[in-house]
Amino acid sequence: MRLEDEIKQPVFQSEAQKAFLNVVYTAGWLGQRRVGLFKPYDLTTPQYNILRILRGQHPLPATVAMLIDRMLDKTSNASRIVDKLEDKKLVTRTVCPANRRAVDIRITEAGLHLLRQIDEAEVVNPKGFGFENLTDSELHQLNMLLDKIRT
Amino acid sequence: MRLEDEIKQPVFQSEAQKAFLNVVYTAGWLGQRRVGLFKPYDLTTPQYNILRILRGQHPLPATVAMLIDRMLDKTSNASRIVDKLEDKKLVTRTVCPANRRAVDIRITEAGLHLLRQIDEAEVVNPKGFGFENLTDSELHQLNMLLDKIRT
DNA sequence: ATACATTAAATGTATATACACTAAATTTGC
DNA sequence: GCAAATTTAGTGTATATACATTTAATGTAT
Repeated sequence: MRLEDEIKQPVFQSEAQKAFLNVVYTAGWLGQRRVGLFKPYDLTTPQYNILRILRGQHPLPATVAMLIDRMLDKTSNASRIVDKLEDKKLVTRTVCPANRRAVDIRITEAGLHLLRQIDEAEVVNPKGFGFENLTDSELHQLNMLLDKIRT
Repeated sequence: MRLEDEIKQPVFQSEAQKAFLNVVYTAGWLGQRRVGLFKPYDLTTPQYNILRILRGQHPLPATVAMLIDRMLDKTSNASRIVDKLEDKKLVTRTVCPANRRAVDIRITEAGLHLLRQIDEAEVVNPKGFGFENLTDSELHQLNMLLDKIRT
């Protein structure tokens, strides 16, 4: 659907302005389709994302700095998201022996089990990701253009 | 810059998964470049966006429902953002005479003046919007692809 | 060895987001 | 005309985000 119609702005200052609003709006649109997906598992999207990173590291630990580095939203407060996951016993926090400033964060068995459940329920559609309307060639082009924005 | 490198994920399940992460990540990246822009004016980005919508309507009023309809993030709480703007005397709220459930929201002279200041300082670059790296043809292509996602 | 700077994480505060719920005004169906 | 449904805002609560500050551990220079 045309952005013009979705946000009822009939005209944009430039193609660049439309592109800016379009990326931001589309990200919100995609995000909203994920809202509620993790609710049955008592997880928020950022909590799920952090669990995914920890599973990728498993059985090695991650630090808060590493989580921030790999998160989509670099400015979110990983420390406090880890707090919630720790409360739910999905991760553990131990002082890193090699560097006592750092904290080793690990996913627990319960955390791995929860992610497996979510995998099996195919909550996050591994094929479409909400991009069913685009061909592979279009997806490739989109990825190139987005990468180029951030050059 | 390649998304793979930015979030240190060497491989994606599919081009669609990469596209999903890419749109979300790029929106965050663009958003962060705007963070701080409005700080000198004591405005947050959503507050600025609402003021812009109200200026577009001026001198006609808007309702909360209209603001939500036109906002980029449909789920944010327009009511409470208007609260902050009202505290700062940048907007007024009056009960709509025609429908007393609705509230007429108008930008004040102070609000218009603040937006003019921001315009004049060229805080929001009207040309690039952070898309200096893309040609007009690439921007057009990007807009088409993003619109197609939401079809 | 000590002072100074840097790094890693946590905390504090204000704002925003997500979502359920409430309250009042209006519309609809009978 | 009146009860029920719908619409429009606002409120409450939990979580997340933005950003400055704090605390402790480590690194570096003299």
